[in-house]
Amino acid sequence: MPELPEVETVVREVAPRICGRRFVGAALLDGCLEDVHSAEPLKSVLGVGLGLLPGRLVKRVSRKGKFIIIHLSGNFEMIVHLRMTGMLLFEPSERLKRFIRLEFRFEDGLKMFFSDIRRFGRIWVGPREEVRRLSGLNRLGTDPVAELFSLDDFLTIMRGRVSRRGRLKTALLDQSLVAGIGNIYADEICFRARLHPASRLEKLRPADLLALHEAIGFCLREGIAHNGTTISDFVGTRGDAGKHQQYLQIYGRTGDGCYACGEVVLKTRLGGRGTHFCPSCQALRK
DNA sequence: CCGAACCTGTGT
DNA sequence: ACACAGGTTCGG
Repeated sequence: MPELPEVETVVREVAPRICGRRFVGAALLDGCLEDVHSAEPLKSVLGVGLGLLPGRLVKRVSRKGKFIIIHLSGNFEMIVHLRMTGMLLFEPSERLKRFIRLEFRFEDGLKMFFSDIRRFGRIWVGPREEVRRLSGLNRLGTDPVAELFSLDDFLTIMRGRVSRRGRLKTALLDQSLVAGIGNIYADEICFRARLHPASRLEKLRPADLLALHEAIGFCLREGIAHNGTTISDFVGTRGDAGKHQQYLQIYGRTGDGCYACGEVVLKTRLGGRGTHFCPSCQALRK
């Protein structure tokens, strides 16, 4: 599920339910996962510091890129990255109960569950600076929605990157440049900017960069406005699907007609990811 | 830079 | 049986 708009949707749903509440415990329900602060030598590492949670008050919930930040009392934080299939749920469906990996309990009896089919998700709990370093949160670039993101900022970021060359889509997916864009929105952004995702960065024109800056803001904000994109049966915290899949312009439209020109939408492989584009509308700068 | 790895489920 | 999936990290 989760790119920036989906994670933003989760934050907006989780925040009102847990802000002002105090954690009393966290239980690991999955024998394949390991809390590295515990002594058990298990299979995968979930993160650190679940034992530091009891007694902490939730002050605020925020987001940077695809990271969820739960701000706790005592300058602690719980950082959550959902990766591919992670979800924070309060009333898990029967189907998803099977994939609950963690249970969080609050002092008023409220329970929050971390469900994660593929077990790629990660959670860190601890002092703010430590968890930001361990999780990689402090290596993120600018969040194009949560922070001011002017055209000048974008040009500066891209100039720094252009010198290294590479493909446009690879740069859009680079979380240390602009944080939060994933595979779906990268394709949508390239289509809106009318640029081929395999374009060479160093060949982009000033007008291309302007179009990309506009497309990043537009595509991500539109995704947020529709409560994210739901493909297959992933759901938000409240258990309901996003609506943005109805508005996708290029992702998943392989073999169908381009909405702009009618040409057949193609799919290729770029940087290991499925990549959708219109060969007629999207200029390849090479 | 690409592929593999980390996992599990789904669809062909 | 095999390919593929919204992410990230690692090694060659």
